[in-house]
Amino acid sequence: MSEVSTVTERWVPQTPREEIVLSTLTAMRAFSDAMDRMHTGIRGEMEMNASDLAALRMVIVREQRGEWVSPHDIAVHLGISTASTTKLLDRLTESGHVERRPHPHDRRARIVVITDAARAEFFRHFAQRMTRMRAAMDSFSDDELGSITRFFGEMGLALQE
Amino acid sequence: MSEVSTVTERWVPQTPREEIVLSTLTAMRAFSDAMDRMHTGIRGEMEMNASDLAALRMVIVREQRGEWVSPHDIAVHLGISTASTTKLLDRLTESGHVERRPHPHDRRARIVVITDAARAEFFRHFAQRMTRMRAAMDSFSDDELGSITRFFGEMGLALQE
DNA sequence: CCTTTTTGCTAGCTAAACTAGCAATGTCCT
DNA sequence: AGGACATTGCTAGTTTAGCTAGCAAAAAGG
Repeated sequence: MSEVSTVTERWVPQTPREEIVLSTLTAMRAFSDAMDRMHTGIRGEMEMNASDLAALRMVIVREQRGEWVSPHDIAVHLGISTASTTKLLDRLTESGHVERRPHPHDRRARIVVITDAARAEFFRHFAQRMTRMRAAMDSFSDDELGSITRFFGEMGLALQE
Repeated sequence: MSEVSTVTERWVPQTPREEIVLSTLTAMRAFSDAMDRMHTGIRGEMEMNASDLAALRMVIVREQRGEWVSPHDIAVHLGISTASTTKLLDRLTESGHVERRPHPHDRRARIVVITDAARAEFFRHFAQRMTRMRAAMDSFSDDELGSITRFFGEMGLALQE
């Protein structure tokens, strides 16, 4: 793999396998682009700014994993300062989307909890897209969906350092 | 499927198939979360703000599809006004990441073209993550990657209304 | 041909980011 | 245990990047 090809990803695949891998990577970026557009749509519908919604989505994902989220975690995830995060949480608290709770073991820290109303609102806006996605999944076998789920997991691991 | 379950996605799947579909949807959100974090990382490394980088990524994806991108397209994709987009393009032009070219058939319009330097810079920062992702793909067969590529395509279609 | 729509821009205003610095708490080291 | 150092989340004040309003030029449509 030459320097140029690594940098620009503009080479002609040399083997069938390379071609397949490249197709997958390209499709992944296109999918990511589509997800961005979806998030833009939901953010318009929910009348929220981009980072407030991104924070909300992050809290939902972490909650599903049974993890706690601190203001610091949000700052790192979004790449903004803790000061900006304080204001972000002020907005989300004011609007009733999240609550700040004391951290059970660290009296400096807080944990951020999404309210039931906010979770319901998010999934309500997500619902119509999710319905179409579920429909699209009908054309995939159980085994295929299994591979796809595993793929998402592996990519997630590959991306966390 | 009850009202509540649709809204909050907090039901216990009734069939094995439902369970598989739900796992895939959950994995997809987690993956999207990981991608967000990756974009945050790249944006830190490239010292760009979130929307400028999002615009750059969008232009790269569209370019790969052989599509032209107008300032208006960027505004719609990011959910910002055309006025903000003008300033965004001023920044990206100033920093040498994009160029505004005249639209060949519409003398009001512009097309936004990414510079070779910017593309190379983006893929340079993307490269290390991509290497890990490529490595993770080794554990998937050609058929699996084929299904995954098709899945990304189908989800993309499902999301564009 | 004349009206309406679209495109991208400028100007001026508002919202949301930043840096700096702080008090409270936790962690580490000897 | 005690002191130095790190971490957490906050306030205050500044800068950046978003918004609305409105415009000229070009395209589209009657």
